[in-house]
Amino acid sequence: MPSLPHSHRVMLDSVTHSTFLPNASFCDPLMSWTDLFSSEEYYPAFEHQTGYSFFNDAEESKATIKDYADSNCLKTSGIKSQDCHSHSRTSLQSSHLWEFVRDLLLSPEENCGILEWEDREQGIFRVVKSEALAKMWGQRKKNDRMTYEKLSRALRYYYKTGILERVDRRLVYKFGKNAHGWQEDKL
DNA sequence: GATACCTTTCCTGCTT
DNA sequence: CAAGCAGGAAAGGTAT
Repeated sequence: MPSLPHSHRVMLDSVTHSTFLPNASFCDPLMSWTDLFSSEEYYPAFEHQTGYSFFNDAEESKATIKDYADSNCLKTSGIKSQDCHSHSRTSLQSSHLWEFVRDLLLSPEENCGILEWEDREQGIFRVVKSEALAKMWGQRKKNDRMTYEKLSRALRYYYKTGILERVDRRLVYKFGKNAHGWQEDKL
């Protein structure tokens, strides 16, 4: 499986964050959402190794209309990224969970209503579609066992480091003093 | 190999 | 009742 060297991702991260503008159009020829999806299709053995599958019978029967809507949304994002009107690069390259979340918030085209700003100035946001967020993060990490339950545990660890601050409302988080690159006037 | 960092996985208990 | 939240503990992965 192709993977970018860590050093490259970090480097591009720092560059794109400082040049991140609403009208900026990034066209990443190396990777796109469609690549992510096709790579999933090209490596079905991965599911069999782990004994888990997104599309086994049990999952299929439990799948809801919302799930299909979400999956359609993700695929649509792939098409949009081909039009070079998206911020897919930042979304795809952020290596840490909080950066992934931040970049998704900053990319309305790919966000698909998964995340939503509650208070843009204060950095407060809400996870609207927790299951879809987990699925997306799982794709990033090539881990089809990711759940919001586990993702949220990782988010809770950020309270300790000041990347996030606690907001006692369900599915609501806030960027802390040690999180950068999310403020509107500092992009 | 050793170590540090960032999760991932699992769990028990509590809250909405 | 289902879905979230809180953290502890331990394991996994990757980078240095």
